[in-house]
Amino acid sequence: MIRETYSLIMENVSDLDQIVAQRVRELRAAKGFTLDQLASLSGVSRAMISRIERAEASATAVLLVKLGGALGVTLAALFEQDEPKREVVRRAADSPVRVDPETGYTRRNVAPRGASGTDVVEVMLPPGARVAYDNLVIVPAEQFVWVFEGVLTLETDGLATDLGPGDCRVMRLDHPLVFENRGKAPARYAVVLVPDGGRR
DNA sequence: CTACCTAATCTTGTGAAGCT
DNA sequence: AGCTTCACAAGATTAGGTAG
Repeated sequence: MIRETYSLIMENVSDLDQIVAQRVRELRAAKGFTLDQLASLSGVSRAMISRIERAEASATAVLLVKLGGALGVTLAALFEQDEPKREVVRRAADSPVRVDPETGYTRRNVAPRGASGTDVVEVMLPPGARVAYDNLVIVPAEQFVWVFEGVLTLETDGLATDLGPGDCRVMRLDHPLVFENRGKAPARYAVVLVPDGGRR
């Protein structure tokens, strides 16, 4: 299962950079933001945004969350091409998958996004990996984290919680949040993100 | 084998110049 | 005005060498 997932990932990584580049450019244009405006809103330098939009840089997840927050979308939405089609079934081979260059963690957009704007993402966090979302402009949403394999440590408001296989935690996305795998095996889990007020 | 140091490399950032 | 490209800097990471 894990091996199959990773083989799919490596085929999609370069395409994902292209998709992210296109999505950031489209969303920025839709908002009418200049590079300078988006840079000041997101805290990411305009040169870096320009590189991401031209797919010259493979941005880290933290960087993309900052951009997504400033653009009013979730991280998963940056991996989706154009407006979501009304898919009923999404095959694993068709799922956008991205490897974070900083931590090596992978995320796969499992489900086609529904009318509510809900995102369903499968994440593989390598042993020792840590992803911190601090001081970000977060999209108002409720997030469910459901662990399948390994042990995931979730830290918010200075409180760390270990989640094992089958455990699920719900939280608001309006506080700094840390995902960490302190174990020796990869942690695989699902994130279901439900934005406030339905579709954005 | 482990710890430490150093150099090289990579990522991200800023500022400036030039192009459209 | 807005964007791209370049030079350069700072910080983090990685690789290689050395000593205990």
